[in-house]
Amino acid sequence: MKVERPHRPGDIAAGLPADRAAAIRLAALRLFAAQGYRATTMADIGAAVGIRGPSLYKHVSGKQVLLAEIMLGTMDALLAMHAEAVDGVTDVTERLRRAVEAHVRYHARHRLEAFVGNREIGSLERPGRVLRLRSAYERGFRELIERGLAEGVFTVRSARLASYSILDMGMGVANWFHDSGEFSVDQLAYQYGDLALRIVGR
Amino acid sequence: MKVERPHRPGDIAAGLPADRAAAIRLAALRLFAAQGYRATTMADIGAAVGIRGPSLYKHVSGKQVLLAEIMLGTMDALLAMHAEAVDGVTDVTERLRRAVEAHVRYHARHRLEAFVGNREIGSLERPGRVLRLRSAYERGFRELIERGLAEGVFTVRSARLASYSILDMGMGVANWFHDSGEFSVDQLAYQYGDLALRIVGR
DNA sequence: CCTACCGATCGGTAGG
DNA sequence: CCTACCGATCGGTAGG
Repeated sequence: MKVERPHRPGDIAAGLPADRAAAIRLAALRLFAAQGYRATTMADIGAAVGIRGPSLYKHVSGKQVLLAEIMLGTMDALLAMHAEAVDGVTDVTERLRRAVEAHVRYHARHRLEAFVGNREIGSLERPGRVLRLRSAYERGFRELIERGLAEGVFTVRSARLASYSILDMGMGVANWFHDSGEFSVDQLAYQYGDLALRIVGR
Repeated sequence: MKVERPHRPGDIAAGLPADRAAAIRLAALRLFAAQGYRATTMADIGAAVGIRGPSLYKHVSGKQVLLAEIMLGTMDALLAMHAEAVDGVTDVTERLRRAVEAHVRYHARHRLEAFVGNREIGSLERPGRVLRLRSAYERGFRELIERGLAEGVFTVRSARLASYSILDMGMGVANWFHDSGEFSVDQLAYQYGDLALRIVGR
């Protein structure tokens, strides 16, 4: 006689997972964000998709790989959004505005990814690649600000301080944004664009 | 016959600890910052002050209490610095400048405390008190900005967004500041004060 | 996809 | 301030 085990299709459907592996990655993301990487067990992740911990290894290769995939995927998405946002835009002020808007949009729409990405770098066994992508991302903003300084349209003492400030205030959005809050993602992106332009003196 | 165990006075003297308990708290702070709360063992903390893990319990009451003390001490210090910075200053622009300078100074001078305080809130068993202190601290900045708006000297769409931006960019300093870097703490505080005033439209 | 289990780790206590 | 140790936890493997 077959014993029915509840497979909770609701848990899986909630995040629109393409397949089992995607559902597992989504559950891991949520749990890493809520409890931290180290406090999350493979049994926790399994339970979130309706299976036991050891069964996860039929779909993913381990806990550390789940974290690495999340963090690399986050940086890839951020760099792609940045490139698309400034593509074809020549005016340096407009380029900065669009880059900041993309930055803020990502941190509002992908709060959990940004949150885990910023908190769990120390949990990565080989953080090198993620750190290089982060440096490249920051460099994009700094060079944009340096160009504005060279053209004489921005006025700021240090391009590095300005780029850090703008990136940090945008990252902070991931800490408090909620869809049901005072501002929509678009409104937020626009207002942060304004604040960033003020920082560089426009 | 007595076996000499190296007691490593250098490890203790390095951080100028007033007593054994203070040395333990400093070692815990450094290890929590470098490895994370959960990844740090009582044996690690003991080794940093030259004793075994179980011996720590003669001086401190446990790992969780060490974390709680660090985080409460951080918020107390931040609130005290803020109060002192704005004390007796009536002009709202000058009040904001001084508050931002104090904020940045703390995050540059107490990088580890700020780092642990921002990353390990989820590791606190009873985070209520720390969260209340954080809210009060943010509220101080928001009310300052609201006052500037009411007086007509600041121009910003949302006092909340402006306060989050200013606080987040100051907190970011803890992630990259080094004493041997391009700017001194004072230079950094002054420049961030400028950026904050630009954000509010001064 | 499961149960059983290995090997290792850890916070804290006992008792000197 | 130490060693010995308890009780609990956990990532991953074996073998079905």
